[in-house]
Amino acid sequence: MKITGVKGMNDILPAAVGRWHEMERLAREVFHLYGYREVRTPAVEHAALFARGVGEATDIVNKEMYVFEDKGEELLALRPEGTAGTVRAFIEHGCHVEGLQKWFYIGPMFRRERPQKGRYRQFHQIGCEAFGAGQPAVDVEQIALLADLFARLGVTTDLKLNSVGDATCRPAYLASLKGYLQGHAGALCADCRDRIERNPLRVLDCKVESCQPVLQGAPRLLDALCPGCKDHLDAVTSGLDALGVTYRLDPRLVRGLDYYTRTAYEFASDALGSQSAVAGGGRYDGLVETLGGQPTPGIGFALGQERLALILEAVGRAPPEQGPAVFFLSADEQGAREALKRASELRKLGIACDLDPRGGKMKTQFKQAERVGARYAVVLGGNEAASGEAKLKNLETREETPVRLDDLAARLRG
RNA sequence: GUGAGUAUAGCUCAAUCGGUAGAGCACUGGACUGUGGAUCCGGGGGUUAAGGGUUCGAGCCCCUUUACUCACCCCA
Repeated sequence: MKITGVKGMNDILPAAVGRWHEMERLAREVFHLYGYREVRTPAVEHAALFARGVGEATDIVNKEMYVFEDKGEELLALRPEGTAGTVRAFIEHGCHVEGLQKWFYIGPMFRRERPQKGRYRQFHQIGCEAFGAGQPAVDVEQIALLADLFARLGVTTDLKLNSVGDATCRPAYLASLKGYLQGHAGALCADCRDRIERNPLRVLDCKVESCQPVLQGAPRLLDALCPGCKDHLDAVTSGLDALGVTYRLDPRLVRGLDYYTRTAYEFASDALGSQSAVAGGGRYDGLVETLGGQPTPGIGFALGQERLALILEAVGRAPPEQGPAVFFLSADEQGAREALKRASELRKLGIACDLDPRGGKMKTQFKQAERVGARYAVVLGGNEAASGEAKLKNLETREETPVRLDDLAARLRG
């Protein structure tokens, strides 16, 4: 039986890893510009954390989470998302006493779903959380941060924005929505009839043609917002306007996790196929308290790295791999020894170089030099070892110029 | 979990009516004894996803299984 990779868990080979470095480098840079600091938390948490934080009834927890018993002692889970663990760490280390905390993380998440384009069982997210400020200015700053990151990546996205209300207005709205949907259940598709009880907000997002007339007449959450939520939303939109961030208010935008309150947003790209969301986020003012911490407002987003990689691929953004400055070719035994010695010297000086330990034909060695992306090549043999003189060949222009081996470092730096 | 599609060399794909499995790329050897990308000649590579059936004969037809892909549900 051949051993293969696990379904939905992918290898990222060296040829593709440049894109990942690029997005992570830019993300760290942008987070730094906006005052976010990196946090690293484990990929494994107690299963109960997600049940309580994300929501027992959500698909993510009740059908997609990898749960296992650790030697019969406790129930653990591979994290299906990043917020719950980050909040757990925030509470556990008493970070609420330190005022506003802006954190970001980069790492793998796990959900046991059927894989498809842009959806995998191990996937990677770049996410952030801002704890301790309920002001709409935080929402604005965070959305602008994401827009900034996409701009730097050269990626165009559509931003959808909505408010999902809070504890004062959402329950009443949900009740009236449920009532309305139950009254029109006969005109809805089978999926929607199921969703009425389980996840009524999702019904609003149904794409089935026959459901549309009912949805047109449904009560709108935006109309049912309490004054606090309404003011918050107005402040967010005017803040985005002031910063020149373009968005579209989408009353049908729903977030799948239970903990969201007020602001919900999503960045989508048409380069992605069916799973078009590349990043999604929102406010969760009750979550810290739900997980046992002091009441602390929070807001965060998660960005799917695989999805971003797909977009970068589609728009043809592939940063070139950084090859070594010089590649040593050996013409004979003496040259091979000289190559090893010179490479060692350059590496100690911080200059990347490489050589072909297999020796052999010039043609093969030149191909290897080309393959690793070296900028220059130097052929070494007995003559060069003895005289200390060689030719420095520019692999792009194929021009050769004489060089003293002792001057190599200076030449490559210049 | 549901539905559809696909499965032939490392990669991308051919193979007529069912008649002994081929090309390009890649790798590798040579033409070229110390200078690559062009050209030419050669070489290695395959249980045609697996198992069963029909047939004189199956890559091709039928059945089962598996894997992958896309979509639904849901989400990054």
